Amino acid sequence: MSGTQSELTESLGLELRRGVVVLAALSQLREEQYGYSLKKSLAERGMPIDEGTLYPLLRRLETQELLQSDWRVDSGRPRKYYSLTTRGKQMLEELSEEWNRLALVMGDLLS
Amino acid sequence: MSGTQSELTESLGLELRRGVVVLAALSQLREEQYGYSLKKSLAERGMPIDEGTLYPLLRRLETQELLQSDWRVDSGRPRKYYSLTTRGKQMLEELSEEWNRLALVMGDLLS
DNA sequence: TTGCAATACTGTGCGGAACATTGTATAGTG
DNA sequence: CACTATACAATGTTCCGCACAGTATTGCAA
Repeated sequence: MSGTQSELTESLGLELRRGVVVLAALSQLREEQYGYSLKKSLAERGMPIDEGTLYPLLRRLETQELLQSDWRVDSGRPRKYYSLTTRGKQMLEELSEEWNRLALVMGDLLS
Repeated sequence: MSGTQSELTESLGLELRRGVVVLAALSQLREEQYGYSLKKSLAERGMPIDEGTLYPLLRRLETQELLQSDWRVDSGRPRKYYSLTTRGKQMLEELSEEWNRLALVMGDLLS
């Protein structure tokens, strides 16, 4: 069922973005946000993430103690706010560095 | 079982590199190479790939008609040389563009 | 001739993304 | 007022593909 070549392009494109999702999420959580707003802001900046990917991801990162969450009732509606833990901030820095390394390497490889 | 935090760092780092492996491989196959030499040259340039990842990957890309291969006996030892098909070259270009987009987006997110 | 490097392959297990679906609460529209 | 669209969150099921560890062969150096 491999399908057409544009499907292939798309799936490889997805794969390309796959690894970067965690870093993208962490980066935007430098300021507290709830899942839905995170989804929106990432999408606006050119990195759309499916809800079925994002919500489990947030829960996973919380399990790994990179994020902490609390329910809060802002404007009537209850929302689950996430923010970085200390460990999460550390991780964000390390992954950022790793990303920069990677970007350099890829720049080299593609040139 | 999650393990220490440095293990976590490493696994997230792996995940980060995961998606770019295909692109990295394709980029280096602009000139014909066999698997082992590809592994070496990628490692030298800062992108080590496990054999158990690379060889199945090459076979998969061949199945998807992005690569073609032939056995050749160079210096005594038989080697399986891979090179890009037309489709593979196209894919390389498309993924390169996608990568550039991604790099821009991430640069934005991380700033 | 023993042993290490080069070269390639594979099977199993596991993590996690995508897709689709469910559910509730609120805002907005006719 | 009833209706619907949107905000917001969760999950479970499927599928893909990496990592790890192991197998196997050949050539060369010690």
